[in-house]
Amino acid sequence: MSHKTSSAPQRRRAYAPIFAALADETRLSIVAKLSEGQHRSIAQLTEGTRLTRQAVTKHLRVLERAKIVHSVRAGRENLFEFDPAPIRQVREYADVVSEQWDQALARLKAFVEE
Amino acid sequence: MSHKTSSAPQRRRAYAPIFAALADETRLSIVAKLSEGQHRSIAQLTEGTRLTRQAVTKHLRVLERAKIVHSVRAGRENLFEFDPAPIRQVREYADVVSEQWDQALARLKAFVEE
DNA sequence: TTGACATGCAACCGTATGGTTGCTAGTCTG
DNA sequence: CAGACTAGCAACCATACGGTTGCATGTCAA
Repeated sequence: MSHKTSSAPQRRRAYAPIFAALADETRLSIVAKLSEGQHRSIAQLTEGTRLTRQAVTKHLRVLERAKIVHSVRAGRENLFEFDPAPIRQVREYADVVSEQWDQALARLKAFVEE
Repeated sequence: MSHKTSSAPQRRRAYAPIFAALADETRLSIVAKLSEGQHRSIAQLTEGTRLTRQAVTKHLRVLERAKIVHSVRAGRENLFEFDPAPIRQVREYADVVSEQWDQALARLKAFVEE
């Protein structure tokens, strides 16, 4: 994930869809479940929710498009598994922005104290 | 930021709006600009964009609601400043999920090798 | 005081999003 | 095989979102 080979706007274009996929409580709870390690079927992910299976399916498609999750067909059921890469990218984004901010503060402090 | 005082669903409810605020390229570029340290007016943030000032204003309101940014009135202009806390929360979220996933993998590995 | 400048407010528009219902099709299992 | 279970597809609906335009308001400076 080298920063040298892509411009800042390109990286932004990559981050926005990931954030969009995480911008929903239902999807966050799905991510929480799946990041526990076990793969789960759509029916399993639906139970405990107040939503329809169709709604959950749609949420899973969104997560799938963002590559936060992928599915494997197993007989009559479709098992979904967590995929850690995008979440790591999120962490990386937060790191970069935080660091930029911290450095800005440091420069300001140095300037004031001079 | 203690995890002991809030349930997992409550924390999710807190994260989703932050992710939603970051789920847009324009807003990500605003965050990038403001995290450089200087405060900027709406007009300043609009120039260089292909958007209307009104559009940028709306984006700023979204970021403001998520507390990623706050504004200070200065005469006839409204200066916006970066606020680092929500981005740190994003980092924390990514950390928690990643760690949960890593531990799940470790348990699986231990089970297989036993 | 009178422009010019920086914003705010409101209405409007097209499209995306989150959700539902109804129906169809594959897959186990007794 | 028949019934139960898991899932996919399509249509539909309300609302949110990103964006624009038009107009009103406050503020600075010559």
